[in-house]
Amino acid sequence: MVGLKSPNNKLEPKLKEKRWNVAEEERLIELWEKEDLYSPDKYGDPNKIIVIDTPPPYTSGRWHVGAAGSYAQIDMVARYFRMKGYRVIVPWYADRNGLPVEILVERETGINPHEIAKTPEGRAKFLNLCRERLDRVEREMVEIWKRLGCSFEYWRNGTDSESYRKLTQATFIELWKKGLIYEDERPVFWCPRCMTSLAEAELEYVEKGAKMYHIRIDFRNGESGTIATTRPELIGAMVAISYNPEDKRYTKLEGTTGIVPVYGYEVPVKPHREVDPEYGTGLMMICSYGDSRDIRIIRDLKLPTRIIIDKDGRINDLGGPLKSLKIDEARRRIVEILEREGYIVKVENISSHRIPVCWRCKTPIEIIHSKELFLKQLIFIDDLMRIAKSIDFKPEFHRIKLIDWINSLRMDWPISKTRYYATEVPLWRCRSCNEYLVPEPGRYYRPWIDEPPFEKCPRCGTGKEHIEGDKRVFDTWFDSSISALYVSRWGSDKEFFSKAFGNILRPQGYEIIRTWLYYTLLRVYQLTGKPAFRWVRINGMGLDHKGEAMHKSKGNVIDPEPVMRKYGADALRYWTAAAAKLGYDYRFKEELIRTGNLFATKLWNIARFVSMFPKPSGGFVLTDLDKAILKKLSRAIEIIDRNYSELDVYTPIHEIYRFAWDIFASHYIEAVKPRVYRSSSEYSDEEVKGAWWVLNEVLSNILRMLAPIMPFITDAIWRQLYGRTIHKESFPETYGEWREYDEKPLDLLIKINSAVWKYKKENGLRLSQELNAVLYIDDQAAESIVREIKALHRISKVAIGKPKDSEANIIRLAENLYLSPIS
RNA sequence: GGGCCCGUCGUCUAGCCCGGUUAGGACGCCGCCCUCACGCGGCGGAGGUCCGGGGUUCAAAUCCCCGCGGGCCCA
Repeated sequence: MVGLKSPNNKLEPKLKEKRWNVAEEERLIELWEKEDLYSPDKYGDPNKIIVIDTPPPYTSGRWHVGAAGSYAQIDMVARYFRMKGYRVIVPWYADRNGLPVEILVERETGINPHEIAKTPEGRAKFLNLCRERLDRVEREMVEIWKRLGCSFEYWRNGTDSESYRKLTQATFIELWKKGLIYEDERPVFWCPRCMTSLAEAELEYVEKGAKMYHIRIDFRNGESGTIATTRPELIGAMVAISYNPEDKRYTKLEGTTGIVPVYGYEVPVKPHREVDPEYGTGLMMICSYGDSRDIRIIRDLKLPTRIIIDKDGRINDLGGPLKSLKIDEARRRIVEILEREGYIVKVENISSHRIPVCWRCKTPIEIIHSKELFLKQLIFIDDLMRIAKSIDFKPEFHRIKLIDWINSLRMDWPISKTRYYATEVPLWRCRSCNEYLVPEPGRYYRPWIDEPPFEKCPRCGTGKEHIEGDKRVFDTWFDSSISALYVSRWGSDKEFFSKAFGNILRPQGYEIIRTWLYYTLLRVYQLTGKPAFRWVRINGMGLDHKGEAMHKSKGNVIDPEPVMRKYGADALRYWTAAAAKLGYDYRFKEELIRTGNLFATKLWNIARFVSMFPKPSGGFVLTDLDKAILKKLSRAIEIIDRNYSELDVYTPIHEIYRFAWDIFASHYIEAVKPRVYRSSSEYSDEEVKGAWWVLNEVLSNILRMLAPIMPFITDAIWRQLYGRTIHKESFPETYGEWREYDEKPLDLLIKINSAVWKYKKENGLRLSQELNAVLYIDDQAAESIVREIKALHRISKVAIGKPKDSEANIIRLAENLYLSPIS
């Protein structure tokens, strides 16, 4: 029962503290854990499932603020859908497979993995070192996202766990049986340092100065010409000489053969449209292989190959005089020989030349032949294009990156790697008949150490002692591209999968669209025939304050922990939401984080004020001003809800900030103070209670809209006001009658406030000083706020309408607003 | 060589898709006010060739074209 007390009765706020202490955040985290608050089966409709395919972060180093911020954004989306009644599954687990950790361990311990892995014991020891290192980094990451208030489910089984690897292998076995995997000796991009093949996606390009060698070629028909190349060491790999069919200079060479200098063998001359007549001499040597154009031309013209570079980056027997030299040694040697024999026509310095390098170690890559397992992807291009166009992409403009990538694919995906810390290729091979043997899915296989799961070769009957396990592992994208299936429990929980699949949300950065997103769509389509995702949410990158990506080597990495200690996790979350629109890069800006912290304080004090007044359950009336704030609230809710549902948090945080601070606190609250304090006798009991009700109602809506973005302060306030957590409340809705209300009185109030404040200031009056004047408002809507205006500005009289022309000293304050001082 | 994104007060950012009041906000700066939830507050102010140049239009930050600069990706 809400009663009205006398005006001098002391009003006690329920929130005792004068300000919000960010250290309280850590107490809330403990409380949430104790209450097991985010356990997914406690929330929402089990038939309305949304699964968030959280990016498993690669466990190579500590997160910087940008990375932490992108996970905070994922949490905001999850919390929003939870408040909308969905059962949201947001797992968090680590991506632990791959080369980087091997390189780190190699660097820290000096162990060469290729040496130690020659014995199974050595390989196992190396894997353990990797695992320990990964565990350490993973612990740090979990600490950070927990401190950030992320409501993720921590799955301890990362991509290197038995359960994940088992799943990866099962998908391989299924694709193998479907005939989508083949082994072939094909040109692959090869890193001689990492000793592994690379996918197109793993190449980077660097600009470098280079020397262009012009080399004389003699032709069988007696002509001679000059080819220009930056890779003279590859002349022994030459398989043809080519020119552009439009290039009249060389048409006379068609049909003849060229004699390869030093080596003496002959190669055909064939025109090809990919040869650039402007580049070098316009006459080009085609070799296997200098670059990816060589691959295309050789394939196109069905030329034979001459591979002269080995896997360790040295020239092989076919290289003749260059045998066993490294690439750059071979280049020096062949240039000496060519010079001595008089083939060098000239040497030109070119300032910039693009060379492909390994994305990881920056070693220039070579194109060599290697026996690799390939997953077919070219035959799926049309299907993937359809899927790429059908998925709900947020924001839209990033979709083109996926489409362009699909259009540019030229070869199937090499999925095998010669490394160690990764999922093993589950294959065995019969030494006597050379047949590959694939096991049944459902187990985690380690062919390099496990007993063969076959008694004898099913083809030739040879005993198991002659069956040999494959030593290769998978490309890490082959693992991570089934994350959507892992989180939706494909193959392990049919019932859950049927509800979850089709409602998967993929949040990720734009820099891995052509890798993680593309490969996931490919793999899931191959396995299920359907698009992996309903929504794709692409966020920008978190950059440093200058707008540059954070790199350890650049020394501009900002650790999120001290930031959170100083300003609070809510403030950091405020920054990541408010810094940029979805899809654009967001820069680190300490001031914006401070703003987030100030907003928390403001909110605390709004709540502290409101908490002095009980929320009546009835017996109140609403004034036009009360109705106006409710109308504005309902408009804010619509905008905020719509933008959240579009997976954006930028507009919601700005709209909440503006509504809570610039409208509710600055104008509505200031205007109703005389009423709620009962310091004026002009208000009826029903009107007083009306304001009490509105204050509480509006605050409750603000808090619930803000809870996904700032879960700490909103929960702290909610618990003090209502004794329970905010995180099980539902998202605000707009009520029909609110939408019908008129917001004019509040707009007028804002306009009048600013005009009168300005007037007082210009005339050297204190804002609290009495104004002995008549304020004329020529707007009928002002009728209902006369009492508030009089009290706010301490004006003697407020009148509706225009002042009479006869009146002296009429000052026009603003449109339809006049002041007439009483002398 | 191609694709995409960006270029708006000192700094950062919104507005651009769907042309139309004095281009909005944040931080910083300057000035004023200790107004009783909040000085972690409030109010006011200065500060802008909307990258440049053309075009369309009654009207362009917004649409079109040509450049310039920065970033990402691809060849």
